[in-house]
Amino acid sequence: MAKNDSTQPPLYERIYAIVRQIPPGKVATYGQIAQMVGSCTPRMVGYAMAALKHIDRPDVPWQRVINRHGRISILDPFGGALQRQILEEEGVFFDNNDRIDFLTFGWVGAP
DNA sequence: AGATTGACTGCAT
DNA sequence: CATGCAGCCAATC
Repeated sequence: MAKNDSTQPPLYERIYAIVRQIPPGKVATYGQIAQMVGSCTPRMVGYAMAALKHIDRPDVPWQRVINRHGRISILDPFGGALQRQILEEEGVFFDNNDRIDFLTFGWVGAP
């Protein structure tokens, strides 16, 4: 029997699970994900994304996560430019203000 | 064991 | 519409 590790699935791991469920061509906000995870604040989602740099997890489409303004929130300019490029490859459209239209690309929860 | 870091949001001005 | 302030919590060094 396996002893269950004292370490339960880290909260970040749970957040990544939600992000991983975002279909291509769609985007979700930190608040949206936080609400899906449950007892979690949007801040935690952002922190979890930043932690991705520490754990290297290509399975997490962090690029599909943006802030409530429909804009990229990544601090790192290189990461932000990269995210925008990837999203465009996904088929997401940025307006002249570099903003995404949630009415068109906003992820409507899990299917 | 403690200090530091960090990709948000809502409300008020 | 832009800016500033406060609240939030976990992981990493």
